[in-house]
Amino acid sequence: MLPSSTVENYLKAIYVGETHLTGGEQLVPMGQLAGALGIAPGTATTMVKALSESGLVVYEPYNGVRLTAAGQKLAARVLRRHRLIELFLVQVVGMKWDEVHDDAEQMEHVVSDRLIERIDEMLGQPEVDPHGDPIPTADGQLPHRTLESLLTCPLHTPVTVARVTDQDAAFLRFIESHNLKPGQTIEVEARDDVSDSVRLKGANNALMTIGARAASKLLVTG
Amino acid sequence: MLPSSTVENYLKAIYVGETHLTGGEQLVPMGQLAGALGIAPGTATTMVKALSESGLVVYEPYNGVRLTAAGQKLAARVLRRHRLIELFLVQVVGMKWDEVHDDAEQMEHVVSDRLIERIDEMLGQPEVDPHGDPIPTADGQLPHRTLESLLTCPLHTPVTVARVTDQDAAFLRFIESHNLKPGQTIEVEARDDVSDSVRLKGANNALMTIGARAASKLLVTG
DNA sequence: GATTTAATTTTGATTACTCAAAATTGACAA
DNA sequence: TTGTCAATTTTGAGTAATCAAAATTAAATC
Repeated sequence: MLPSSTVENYLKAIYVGETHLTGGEQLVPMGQLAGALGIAPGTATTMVKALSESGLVVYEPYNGVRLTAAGQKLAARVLRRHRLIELFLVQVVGMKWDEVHDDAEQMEHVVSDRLIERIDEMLGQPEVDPHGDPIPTADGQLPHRTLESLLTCPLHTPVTVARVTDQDAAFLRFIESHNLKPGQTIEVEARDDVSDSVRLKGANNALMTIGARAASKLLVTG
Repeated sequence: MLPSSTVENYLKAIYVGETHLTGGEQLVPMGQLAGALGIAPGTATTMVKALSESGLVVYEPYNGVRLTAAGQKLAARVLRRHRLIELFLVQVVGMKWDEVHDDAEQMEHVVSDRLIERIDEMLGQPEVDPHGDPIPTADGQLPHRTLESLLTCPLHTPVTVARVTDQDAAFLRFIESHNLKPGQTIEVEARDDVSDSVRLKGANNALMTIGARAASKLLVTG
């Protein structure tokens, strides 16, 4: 049986949740999953038990959930579709990068494999989407780059923005208007723990100060 | 409340059904509706009663159903989306005309107004889709051309294919392989009621014979 | 007018997904 | 060890959409 949009969304959320696990953690907590999907905790429990029955996840009561190989394959497929569609909407259709998330969120569940392959071909088998998020390969591998955030990269050294890990439209518009999109070169001038902020020099030598929370969402390469 | 995909499909089927009504008929019979949607007759009855409650249709028990102004507006919107998406997938994405129906069927319910407008713009406010089916305008008007079919057009007279009223992929491939797509010029050589067939001369003077049922699906202009 | 038939409606049930609120569990602190 | 608390699970209920099969209706035939 092919998975419903709902099931695909659960798997995707668990998949993304797993990549955010820190340290020795193995399982995505139910609360986090429910939060990510915007549903009541009890609903998540019920659904995850069903997914477990289908062999898509391993569920440990009170501890959390993780994907099986089968679940991971499906999740990677959905994420691949999402990111290819986002890039397509920006590159081919000419939409803005802060406009494409919701359309991709819907289209990822319904378009044919043929259309996805055609998009992949048109875009030349791209590796990242407009936000710099890596696109899983057709066989379900998620390429991993080790990137530093603006909170950890070296000071007074030119770095290139590689990834923006927040889909919020207002945030993306802020990034764009301040010339901080992936590909642009910037430099961290100073960090201040007390004021919880980071001071940057932008592409055009423009100086700006952003909060630490925002800075943590900007990933760069040396 | 925004209509579900299911509701949109019911409205679209009723809308299309209305355009097929012959003579003094006003209402789409429930059986025809259920058939078009591939659902059990009882399901159609239940759903249509609910649509009637919402003011989207007028339902006359045992007689059938028709759209209200509100229902018509929604239906035209869905049909517009469907046909714009089909044309987009052919013209921009480079899919074949026999491949796009299913994707359009799904996408019509989920893509944003912004994306549809962008598509409309990219295509230059087109009037017909790849099959020659008219695209409803943004304000819900369905342009109507009076076309003759190959069963009724004059003999031995060059005519241009304007519309193919069948979405079946095999049929569309047949049409394409015989150079009978919209825009191509052909001529009806003869009709034979006994053998239930029509004899044509194609673009390259190729002669062919097709059945009356197929011929009725090819609409032409003089 | 009575009867048959085909279309339609009604009935009863099922599946997938959801929530609110009550009950439970496990971990940590006292 | 016991109590507290937050996270989680369970319970009971609701919505939307569907089907199969029984009941009904309208129309057509006799």
